[in-house]
Amino acid sequence: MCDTRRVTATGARARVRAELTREITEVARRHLASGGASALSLRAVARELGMASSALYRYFPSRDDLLTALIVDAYDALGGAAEAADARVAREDLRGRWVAVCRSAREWAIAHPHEYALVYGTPVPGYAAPQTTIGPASRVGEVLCGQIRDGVAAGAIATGADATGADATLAPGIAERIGLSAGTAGPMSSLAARAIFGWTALFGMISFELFGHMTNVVEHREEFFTDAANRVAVLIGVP
Amino acid sequence: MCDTRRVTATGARARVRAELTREITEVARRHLASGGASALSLRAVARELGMASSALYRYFPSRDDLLTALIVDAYDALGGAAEAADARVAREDLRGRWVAVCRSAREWAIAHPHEYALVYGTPVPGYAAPQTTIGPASRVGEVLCGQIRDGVAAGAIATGADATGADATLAPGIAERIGLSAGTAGPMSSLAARAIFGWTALFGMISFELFGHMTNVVEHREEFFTDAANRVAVLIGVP
DNA sequence: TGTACATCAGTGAACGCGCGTTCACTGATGTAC
DNA sequence: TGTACATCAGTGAACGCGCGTTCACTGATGTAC
Repeated sequence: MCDTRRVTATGARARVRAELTREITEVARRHLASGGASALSLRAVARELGMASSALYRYFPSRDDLLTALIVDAYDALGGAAEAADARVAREDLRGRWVAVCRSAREWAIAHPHEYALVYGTPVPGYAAPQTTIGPASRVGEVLCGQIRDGVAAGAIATGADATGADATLAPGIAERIGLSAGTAGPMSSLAARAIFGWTALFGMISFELFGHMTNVVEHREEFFTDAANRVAVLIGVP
Repeated sequence: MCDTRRVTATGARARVRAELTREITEVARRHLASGGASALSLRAVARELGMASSALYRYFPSRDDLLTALIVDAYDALGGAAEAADARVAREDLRGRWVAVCRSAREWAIAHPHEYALVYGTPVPGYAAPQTTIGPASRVGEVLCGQIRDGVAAGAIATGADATGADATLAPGIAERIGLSAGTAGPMSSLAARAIFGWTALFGMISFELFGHMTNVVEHREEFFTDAANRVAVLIGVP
């Protein structure tokens, strides 16, 4: 069939193209690891690949688009690691799942410090992340929220009363959006506030460690972090 | 007297020198605010000051030294703000002091986002902070530890038992160094671990907010942060 | 107080480098009849 | 199956830019007798 021929033909070209695109981002990722985002240079990447720098423009319309690809990849890799860590623990072991996901985020960050910095560090000056990054960016949060939802559904996590007025600080609808209010405005969003607090605190610790602020302060960082993840779990109410 | 003449004379030159040094760092600070650390350029600073770029080398032996000056200034400004906030609250109001210092750190960060990023954001690639920065860097931590020390001295903060084994995660001697073990190894260092956890969690939240990760998640960030500071205080045991 | 000398601030040209992006082009690969 | 044509990947030169740092230099300011 004509259609078959056309498909395999364009498919072949597309496959080569996809492969080279992958190679470019891979080299770019490696360059990121030595000099940071602002030192990432199209010319240097092209040089390493043995092509003219102008050839890269067939694959990425500009440097910023290459950066976007790296950001999306980083969010996806981190999100995938978190999802895998969650899946490895028995569903009913809520605390185990929580700590496992927290630890997997830290481990991924330590294994890929520059990619982590790209998404959770200082924003790249002059770069504005496009909408494409929003989905991948929320994967880890999704996993943690899913755990809390499971806990609430099983009756293991109390929704709690909002004694501190934290409800009102959240963005409108965010509790519903992350599934932590079961569709009703009410005390459950207090749980949402606690969850968001826990999430920021944990990523804050990862950043602190990665950016060198634990030097001479915390020695056994993995244990310290695991301990902190447990403290945060207690605070949120994960049993 | 000869000595008097000499002193005023060199004093005059020194004063002019100090003034220009101040002006250079001030312009550099402003440039930092539009493009980040890696976009900070000696030539651009010199241009704005109306001098030859080579003239800056009379004041800073290299770009890195200018960066170091900015880092030290940032730590000092943040530390000064924290100390002032602490001093404004009655000594015995421990919770008030704690929250005031946390809030002052956040406020300073929001008022000086690029200086904050310079010290708490992604490390500048290729730049290694010299020893000079260590002292200024620990001023905020000093203030918070001082509060906890006051609370322990007044019997208001329990040193607590080390149920989680967090002691062992800290750097050797750190509890003594920050004054939270009263010179004896023991359960008090559990308090040190909690304090360090609180400290990293709070700065983590500031970074999260500043680096844009609270967009569409938290709406009233000041209230959210204040709430979080209180939660952390509870966790540490500040009454 | 006046003069010879030393110190210091600031200049401007130059070195050598790298960057993102554009553009007209050459071949190779795939498409349609 | 074979041929004319269109699409696409990749080239290499060029544009225009900015950077950190060095160096020999000119004046001005301060110092010592």
